[in-house]
Amino acid sequence: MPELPEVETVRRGLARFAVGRRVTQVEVGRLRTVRRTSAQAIIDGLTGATIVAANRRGKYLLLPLDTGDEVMIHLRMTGKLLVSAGGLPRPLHTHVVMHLDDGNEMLFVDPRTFGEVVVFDPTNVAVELPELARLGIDPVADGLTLPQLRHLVRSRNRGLKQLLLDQHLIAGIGNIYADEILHKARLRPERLSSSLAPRSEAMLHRAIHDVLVAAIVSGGSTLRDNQYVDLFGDGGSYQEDHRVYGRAGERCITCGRGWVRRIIVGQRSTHFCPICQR
DNA sequence: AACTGTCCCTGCAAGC
DNA sequence: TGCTTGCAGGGACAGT
Repeated sequence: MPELPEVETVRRGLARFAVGRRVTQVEVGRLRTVRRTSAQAIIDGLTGATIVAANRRGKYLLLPLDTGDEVMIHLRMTGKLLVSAGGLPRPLHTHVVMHLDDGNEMLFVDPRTFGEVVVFDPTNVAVELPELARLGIDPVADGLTLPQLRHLVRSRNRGLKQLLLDQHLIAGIGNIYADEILHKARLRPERLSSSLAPRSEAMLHRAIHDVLVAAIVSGGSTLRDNQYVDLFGDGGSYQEDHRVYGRAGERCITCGRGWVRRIIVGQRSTHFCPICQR
């Protein structure tokens, strides 16, 4: 499940292997992947354009072009970007292919087709990609300060997990990292944000930063379903450091006393240790 | 502001 | 063995 650390890992790969490349040809397979605009808009917007940077905001990959337009790629659940030599057989569910001027191909592969590819005009982002315009603070790209977090937490009265997952507030945290962050901060997922002592706010702030940075260093999390891989098809290793996610029923590694529980919060599976998280 | 429910889609696993 | 059902989940959106 690509969240901030996985998307950041892909971004770093793109910075090395896509930036500076000109797109010589574009193929669009499934129209659902380009549903926001059209196949023709993707082909016209990309063909002949050079990728000049690789950016990220939350879970959105943003590739500015020398034409002034920008490519937005969202992997959602099962989207992958892969770079490989041209002319090779393509994986099942390859929906968009960008031929690059170095002979490589960049493939957008996505079995569940929740992901999307858009070419948009960044000066008109509020109209063309309203969700992107409304995105909250990215803890890694923008930096989330303790006073900013304090304000977010104190000005709402929601469960902490819901707050962490709200992309309009903090951008990039998904289900896995929300659980890992709250475990590290020793706070329960359903705990109301406005109820935190200053010390807990500081722990949450630190945990957001530490968990995301550690996960980026490990190249993200690749679960058993192997859904997330980097540009070259390699998985990350942060799943080995998960303390609660996917460990329901196991003894808590942190305290050695509690048993990790799995509950449903806001329709999402949620994992925590009832002994160390309060 | 905040809650709930719904939808989108496929692959895999569990249950019969 | 072969079917059906349920689940996974990011995020927009509608309704309350």
